[in-house]
Amino acid sequence: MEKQWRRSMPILSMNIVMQLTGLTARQIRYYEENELIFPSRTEGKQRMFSLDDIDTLLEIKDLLASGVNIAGIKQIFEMKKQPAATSVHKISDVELRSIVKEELKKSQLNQRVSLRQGDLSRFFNNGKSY
Amino acid sequence: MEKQWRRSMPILSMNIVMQLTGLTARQIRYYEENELIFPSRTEGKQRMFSLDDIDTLLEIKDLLASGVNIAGIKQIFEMKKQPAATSVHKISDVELRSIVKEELKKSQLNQRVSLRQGDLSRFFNNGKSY
DNA sequence: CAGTATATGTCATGTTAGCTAACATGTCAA
DNA sequence: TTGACATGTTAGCTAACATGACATATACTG
Repeated sequence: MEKQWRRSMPILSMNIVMQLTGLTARQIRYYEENELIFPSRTEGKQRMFSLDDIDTLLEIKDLLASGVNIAGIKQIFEMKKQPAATSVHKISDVELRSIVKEELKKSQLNQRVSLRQGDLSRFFNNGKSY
Repeated sequence: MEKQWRRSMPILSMNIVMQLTGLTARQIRYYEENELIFPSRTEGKQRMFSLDDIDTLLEIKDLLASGVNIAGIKQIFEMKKQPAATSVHKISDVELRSIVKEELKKSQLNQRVSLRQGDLSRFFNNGKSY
């Protein structure tokens, strides 16, 4: 695909980007400050944007309008790059079963019941046995 | 996989979930209110949580701690279900090229140049012709 | 060079998100 | 029935987010 270099090529000045996106310079700088976009610079430090930058800015605009904050947008962008990332430390079955069991024991000692007995017995005894 | 029904089974009371997640009841209710979790209810309207709910709650806790707000979390959760969603209205090459061309024309008329001439000529003329 | 556009930094601000506290009422297992 | 636990609701706090608004300095372009 020879279009790609075109889309990532820095050709647009601040002025045009503002018109194209409807964002203020302040906003655009703010997003760069927060590492959502990475425009390149001229030798005089002026920002030059690519078509990809425009897309990103429009996406940022959308997400902000729908209530997502900068931190959220950053997360979302990262998620798009590594769809398999975001490894959440899920409680393993084993781990949690022992916690629950422990809690159940305590509850019984304290004459309190915080767990639904019916569900619990099904939880522990139904299906395969361990 | 016969484990799945176990993970989605509502067996945990508010009390335990609070201890397991370190969240207050108020927080948990707040997240339900914002449709991040959907615990089932007893006949007496009391919430009963599943292991999946615990996972979700822990993920919410993580994301909130990292600065993502509720709206962002909701987006992220939706994104996990439909990884191909989030159709962003990208500016098409054609579309944008004409905008840029138009802008360039105006700029020249106004004796102003908002685009970098060198880059522009490369942008329009390099590579394949249209 | 003159004039406009941009950079950077700081101060200020409105809004609101996320939460706590507090209540009165209702639920639950023994 | 009892006493711990949950519930929905209301009211209010606080901190921070995203921008606006300036001021000053530097960069462009004709």
